[in-house]
Amino acid sequence: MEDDVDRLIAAWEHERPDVDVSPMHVLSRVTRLALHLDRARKEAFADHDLEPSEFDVLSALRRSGDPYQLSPGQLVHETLVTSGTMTNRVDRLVRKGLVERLPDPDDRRGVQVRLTPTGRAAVDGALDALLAHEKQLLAGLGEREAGDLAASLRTLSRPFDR
Amino acid sequence: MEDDVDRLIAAWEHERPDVDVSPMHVLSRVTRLALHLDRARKEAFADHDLEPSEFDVLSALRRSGDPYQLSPGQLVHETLVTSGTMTNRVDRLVRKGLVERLPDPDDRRGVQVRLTPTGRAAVDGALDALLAHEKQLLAGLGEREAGDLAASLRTLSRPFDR
DNA sequence: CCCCACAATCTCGATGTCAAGAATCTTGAC
DNA sequence: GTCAAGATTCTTGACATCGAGATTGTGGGG
Repeated sequence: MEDDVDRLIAAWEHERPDVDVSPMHVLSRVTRLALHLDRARKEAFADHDLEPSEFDVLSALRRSGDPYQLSPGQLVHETLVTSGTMTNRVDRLVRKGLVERLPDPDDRRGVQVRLTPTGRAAVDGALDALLAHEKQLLAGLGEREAGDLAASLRTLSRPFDR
Repeated sequence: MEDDVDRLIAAWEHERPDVDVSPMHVLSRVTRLALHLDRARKEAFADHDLEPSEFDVLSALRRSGDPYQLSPGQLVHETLVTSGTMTNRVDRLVRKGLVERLPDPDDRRGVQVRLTPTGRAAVDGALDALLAHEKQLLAGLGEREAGDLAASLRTLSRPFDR
């Protein structure tokens, strides 16, 4: 039942017996798992011609509800990237015809990014594929265990939520 | 006790009541937490003039034990990046004087990357700073809860560990 | 009414990563 | 021995991201 992180920690304990590396049991696993999850998402989206980073933008628009439009600033806040990155992502999605840029009627500095019908179909399809895959990954955990896991992760995330 | 992910999920349930988005309770939190952790690591390393990606390489060498040297291929395997990325990282660390490239005596194609004394001091100092910071983050969790969390994460990671 | 601090978005340059392929060397089958 | 197949490392080109600053517009105090 030993995994890569257990080996990594054992090596540290041998080389640096003076420090307590036990936080790695949790935090190293979070980091490594996230890396693997991102790659898995990439595969799950491949059939839909979407990158995970593109899905992040589309999904923020989709779950905001009708009329499926947000400002670039709101998208930046939702997706945890910088404004320069968001400009680039929106450009790409516009080229693909999945979103469109509209002038903000109330603020001439502003812009609204809106999901096109094609974009909405893409994100809905990709979501189904993603969840099907994620359900597989979680199959090894009982309902109780998954709930406890989520609760602990929420506790850990709290210092970062704003 | 509601967090960003709870809001995100509630929005999905409103917009896509036909699908079960509960896997996000776990997996979205893992992804978002990893993002925050990477930024926190960046801050923790700033005093030591190291990027998280550089620390990853140095720490792999450090915990491999005396004589603190590995081949680029072994480093690729340890750090979950591609060979092109590793060439680039090693170049940077050589420029900083933290590692050196030596010819492999047994295989003339091969190279060994070895930690310099400066590099060893850097990685040891950075590790102390990192663990001090990580300990803070985990302070909100009891010992029991942290153990359960690590165990669940290990279960989730299993499909990816080769 | 004007001005200035602030806000929203985009531009630009630097950098890190990946993917694919080139260059070099090793190994085992014959 | 020789050669083909594989292993190892590096190179190259494309691209996404970040961070800082430029651009344009807003809104309240004098």
